[in-house]
Amino acid sequence: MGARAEYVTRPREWITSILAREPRFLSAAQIHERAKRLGMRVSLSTVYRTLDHLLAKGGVTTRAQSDGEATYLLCAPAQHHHHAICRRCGRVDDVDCSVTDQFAQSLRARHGFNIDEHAMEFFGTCGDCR
Amino acid sequence: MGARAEYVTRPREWITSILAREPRFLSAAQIHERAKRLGMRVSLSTVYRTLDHLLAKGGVTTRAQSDGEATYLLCAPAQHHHHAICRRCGRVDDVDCSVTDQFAQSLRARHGFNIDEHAMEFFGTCGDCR
DNA sequence: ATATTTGCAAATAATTTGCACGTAA
DNA sequence: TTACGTGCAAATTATTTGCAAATAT
Repeated sequence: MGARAEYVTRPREWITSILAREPRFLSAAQIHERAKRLGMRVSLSTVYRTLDHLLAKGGVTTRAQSDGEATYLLCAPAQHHHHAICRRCGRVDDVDCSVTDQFAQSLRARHGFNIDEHAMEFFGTCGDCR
Repeated sequence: MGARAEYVTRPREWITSILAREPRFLSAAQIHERAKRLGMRVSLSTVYRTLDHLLAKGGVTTRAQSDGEATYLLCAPAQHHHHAICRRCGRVDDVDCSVTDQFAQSLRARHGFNIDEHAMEFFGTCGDCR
């Protein structure tokens, strides 16, 4: 009963390899362009479907850009962590989940990352809803 | 030279009043629907343009939903702060920016918010880009 | 009077879907 | 062989834009 079979196909390998080669959030369109540039013939819809597939499998993280475009990063969450994103080149560094006042400093020391902005959101249930 | 004149119009007052009445991130479409329901005749494009206007003025914060749809909250950042978002009703509470390990507990005590998930992102310049 | 804002309809842009064909198992 | 994946073109959905008419100043 049930577990769905899963095929290893060329498009899937291509897309995964493109994600694997760069520590950056990439949009579906960017992935598609790089694939073309590398001589890999994949359709944009396959890129979308493969990304959905990877999301479901848990091998990828998404992030909505401020303009609403979705971007994807190869990221199997070994441990719960967050991301430091370079606003110039987009490079992503993993940051473990322990937040303090000296966070920026330690980040700078440990990762060479100079943090000048951060955002966070908390989700749960408010007093009225309990 | 130059400060642009700014008109106070009914659509703008309407949209602001709708945002003001609820501590929740609302999409342009939701705002538009509520306006109609309240007998306010505004076009959806005006909703979008007014939201852009409020964003530029700094009276509103945006947040992209996971599906990419943009949502808006009346939020003039008196001090730098973050948001606690109820995942059941969407209610937003302000949270001042000091993050510790006992964060969830203090949030629960101070705001009645039961946090079971959070996300954060850091932006800056990575080692390679300096 | 005139600069600014609005409504409407059409244009964009990202993403999704239906379906016939291709392919891994 | 057959369930699963892909390509293509068309459909959806959120958002933006051009322009003539309305409105705040």
